[in-house]
Amino acid sequence: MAKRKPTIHEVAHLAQVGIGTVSRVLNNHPSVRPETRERVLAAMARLGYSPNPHARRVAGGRSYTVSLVLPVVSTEFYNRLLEGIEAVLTEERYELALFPILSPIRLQRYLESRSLAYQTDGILVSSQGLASLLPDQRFPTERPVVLVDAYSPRYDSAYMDNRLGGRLAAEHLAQFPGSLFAIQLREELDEVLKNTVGQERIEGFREGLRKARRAFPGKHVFLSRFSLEGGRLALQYFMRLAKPPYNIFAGADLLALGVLEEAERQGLEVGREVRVLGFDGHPWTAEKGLSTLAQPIEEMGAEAARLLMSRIRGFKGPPRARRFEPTLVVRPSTQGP
Amino acid sequence: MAKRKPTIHEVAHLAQVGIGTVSRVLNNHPSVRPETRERVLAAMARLGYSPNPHARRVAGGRSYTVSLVLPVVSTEFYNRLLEGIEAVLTEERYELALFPILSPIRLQRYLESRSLAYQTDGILVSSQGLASLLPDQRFPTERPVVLVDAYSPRYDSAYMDNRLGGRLAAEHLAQFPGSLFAIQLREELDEVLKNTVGQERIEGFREGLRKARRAFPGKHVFLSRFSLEGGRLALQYFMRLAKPPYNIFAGADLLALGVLEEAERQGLEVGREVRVLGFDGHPWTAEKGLSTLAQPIEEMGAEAARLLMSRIRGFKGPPRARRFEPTLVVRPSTQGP
DNA sequence: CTGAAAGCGCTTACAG
DNA sequence: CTGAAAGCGCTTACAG
Repeated sequence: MAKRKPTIHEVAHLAQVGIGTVSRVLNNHPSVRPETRERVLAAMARLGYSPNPHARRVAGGRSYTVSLVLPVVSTEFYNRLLEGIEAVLTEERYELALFPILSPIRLQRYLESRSLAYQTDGILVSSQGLASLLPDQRFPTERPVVLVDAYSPRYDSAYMDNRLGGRLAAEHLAQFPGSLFAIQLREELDEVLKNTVGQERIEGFREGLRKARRAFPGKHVFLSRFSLEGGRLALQYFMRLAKPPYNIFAGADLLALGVLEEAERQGLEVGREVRVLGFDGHPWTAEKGLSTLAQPIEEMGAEAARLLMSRIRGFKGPPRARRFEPTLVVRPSTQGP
Repeated sequence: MAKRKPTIHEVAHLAQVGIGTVSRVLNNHPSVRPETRERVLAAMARLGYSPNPHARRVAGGRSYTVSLVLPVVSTEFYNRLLEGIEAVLTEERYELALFPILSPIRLQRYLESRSLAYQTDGILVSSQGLASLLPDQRFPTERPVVLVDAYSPRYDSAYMDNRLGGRLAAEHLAQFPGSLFAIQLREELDEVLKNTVGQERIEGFREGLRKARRAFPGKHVFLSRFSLEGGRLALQYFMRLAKPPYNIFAGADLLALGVLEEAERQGLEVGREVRVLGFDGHPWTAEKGLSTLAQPIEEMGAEAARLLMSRIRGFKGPPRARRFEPTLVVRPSTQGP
């Protein structure tokens, strides 16, 4: 039998206070005496109390929930982004509702006025193109909207400087002998969402190589979806174009891993005949000895959550932009054995 | 300025009834006179009224929401599954909350007792392994749980007969001259979730070939993640093993598409030198001329939703199993030009 | 700093 | 069939 969840009344009774005081503790209201707060907290812990979110919504007129609209593509990236966002929201006692855009149709549905995604206090949007798809680049809602891993002059944005990442990749790889290659990320869904992440990285790379006066013909770029196998095919393609050594800027860690696997299969020595640089800085790159451009993904997510919370709390200033920078991490895959 | 949403009181006033009657109309209560119902409906339409879901939850003790816990891997599959589920839920005036398992850690989080996923009236679970990971194979909740695209003797289940699909694939491909090959789906996340879909399809295939007395050595199976590029690598691998013609059972439409692309690149004639059979029956297979095992995914999703709704309404019987069968669709990729 | 009370927008017996 | 009323579990002025 499901024992009924304790309510605010039971907590109040146990702590010997009124329900109003319990509510104040719940909402971090400043005017509660520390000892009282302690007593209430203890009672809540003892009863295993957690407030009924629906009741809070009805009474308070707020939902204490934030929506995150995200394309589910690069799972590890989004997993880390979620970590960062949730860390902040948990502290704020807010919940997160996920709205994955599995298809363009589904995207449309989320944007309809009555949509679920809008029944929350604010919206985090993690697709560049979402805004650009809309008339006037505005989301049809009165609630605060914050972009994460995307930028718009109309909304608060926490975004990654992908172009800088490309330039850093170029600076690093330009020092080695041999030809230069790159894998450009490209997903079908990205095209719908006008996501230019892959493109920006390559443009930065090209820019950096130009500055370093290194040749980089157009055919040295291999377009690939986001998959390990795409990295393998890329190396096969590069091997048809030139002799070793290959210096490869893979658009993502997963693609770089594919390059490593194919290099092993082809008997090419990593760090000498094949040098490969990833992008993301996922934890597993360390044990693979993979050089990479580490993105502070969690930090970016956390900052986006903070920006949104400040809007929910009533901040009215002009849009704020928070730029995050990838950092070069050099490991055996680009420094020899 | 956001004009305040109309409430049940305004509807009642306009329709000249009590709020109880409006509520009854909202809940399809039988005892409302047709004319009264009409009047109320008209008033709701006129005011653009939609009930406040949070208030309904507080007052009714129900959330009118169902959770779907899903691994986000094969996006198109899950997109179709969602279509089927949502079609039923929309009709029932229920909402769907998604809980994608982006990582094992996140899975754990969803299963914690206080978790968001449990704050709904029922849970749809679409990963075989979720149950098997739990002690006693039971979800720690009192709410109804229904499995979709998975089977357990403990819960209502709507599942696909993947083994049958494999057998049908074998029957079809066994009629052609040339060697037989297969691609077996295998994701890292699947291993955590003990998802055996890929394995079942291959087992069925092996079984069917045995019956047809066709040779099928173990090395003729290529293990691949779920990606188009995996299909391309598979064909490369098969070409190293044998001469054409190749008869390939790809574990999924996307893998089959990769085989088609690589065949073109290698100059192999599809339908004669390479025959390939997908699995899923996604809409785009028609225009690609791809033979496939069509899964009634939407129907399976809809049935799962119906099973859950009946539990939510109080059905107490023993677990019900609903088996769905893939159907062979023959197109040019396995019937010659 | 804190309690008692009104109120959020609904649902649901209870009477009629 | 329908209305008036109590109640769901909270929040938040309003007094003290």
